[in-house]
Amino acid sequence: MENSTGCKHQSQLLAELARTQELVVQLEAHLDQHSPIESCKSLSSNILLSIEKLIHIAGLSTSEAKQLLPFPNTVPQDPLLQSANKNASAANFNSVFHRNCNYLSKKRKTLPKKKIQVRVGSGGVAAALDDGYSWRKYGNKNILGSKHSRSYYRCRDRNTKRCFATKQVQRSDEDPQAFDVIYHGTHTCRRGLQMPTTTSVSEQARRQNQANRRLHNDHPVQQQNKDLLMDLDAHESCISSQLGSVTAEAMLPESIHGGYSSQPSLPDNCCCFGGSPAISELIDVSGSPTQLCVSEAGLEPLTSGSFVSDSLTPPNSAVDADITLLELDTQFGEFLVSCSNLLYTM
DNA sequence: CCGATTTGACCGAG
DNA sequence: CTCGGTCAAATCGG
Repeated sequence: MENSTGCKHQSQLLAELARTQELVVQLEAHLDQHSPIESCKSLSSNILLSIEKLIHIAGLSTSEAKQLLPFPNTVPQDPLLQSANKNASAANFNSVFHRNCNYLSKKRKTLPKKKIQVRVGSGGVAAALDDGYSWRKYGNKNILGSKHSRSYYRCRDRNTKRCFATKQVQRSDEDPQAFDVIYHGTHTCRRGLQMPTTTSVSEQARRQNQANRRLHNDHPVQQQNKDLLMDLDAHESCISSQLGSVTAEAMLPESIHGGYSSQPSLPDNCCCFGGSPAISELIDVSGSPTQLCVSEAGLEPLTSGSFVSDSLTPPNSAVDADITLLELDTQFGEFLVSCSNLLYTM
């Protein structure tokens, strides 16, 4: 890449990143002060615009990096990757690239991975595990020393959109009600963020409740001879939008309030809303855990160590606003750190 | 018939 | 050699 062009793009990226960071700081301040939701929405819109700009700028400057990619058409949408691609020498880039998306390796032991533990609530495993993304199971393996087999999933858009995100789901040995979910890579597709265009959130919740009733009453277990995980396919926790390296899509408001998936293979109840509370522990394998509650309101940060029982009543409307603010606070707190990291990296 | 899942074989890092 | 991860043919089910 021509140096002058590269410098220009880099300075543009830096400026836009700084602007995004500033917006996030402002949003955090609003959240701290419990400002009106309209203010937060306005700020989040500006943040989204900045992110789109970042992606665009980064996209302009990745021609060199693209040549290094194993798949020429695979342009990671992750701005972290794109900015890294632009600046890195071939050697550095390889390091960064393999750290972020080790597409080719069959062995993924050294991949950065995010592990969460999802506990089954009264809404069933489906509600607890739904992350809005669409997964396809490609393998199942008995793991030495584990009571339960591990299931391997990959994004359904692997071929169509070159999305190489994968995950592993395994029932916990200690707690049969808990599932360990390990995510590898980040989604370059945007499937999981497809939102209903004409259906309101409340309508979605109503439909899910209906679907849940159908599932539990009208159509009692039809696949008893199948492993439970089979039923879980494509019903992941909406938490996954928080996982992996921070991407623009992970910051979209949709993902904050829970992913929504409209793929035809999923039943109506695959949306996060309306599911009964379940508890998840979000663990960055290389970092400290964040505890989250998957509730009707989406993700609710919790204090360490407290699991909510199945009998917990869903949050009422009076506390929904606070929960939403907490979600935003958590999300953008992480985003802020990522912005700082990006600036530092550059 | 077609798409999704199952499952045994294969690959490769440790 | 072991075992986790992936592939792909066989099978299932709508």
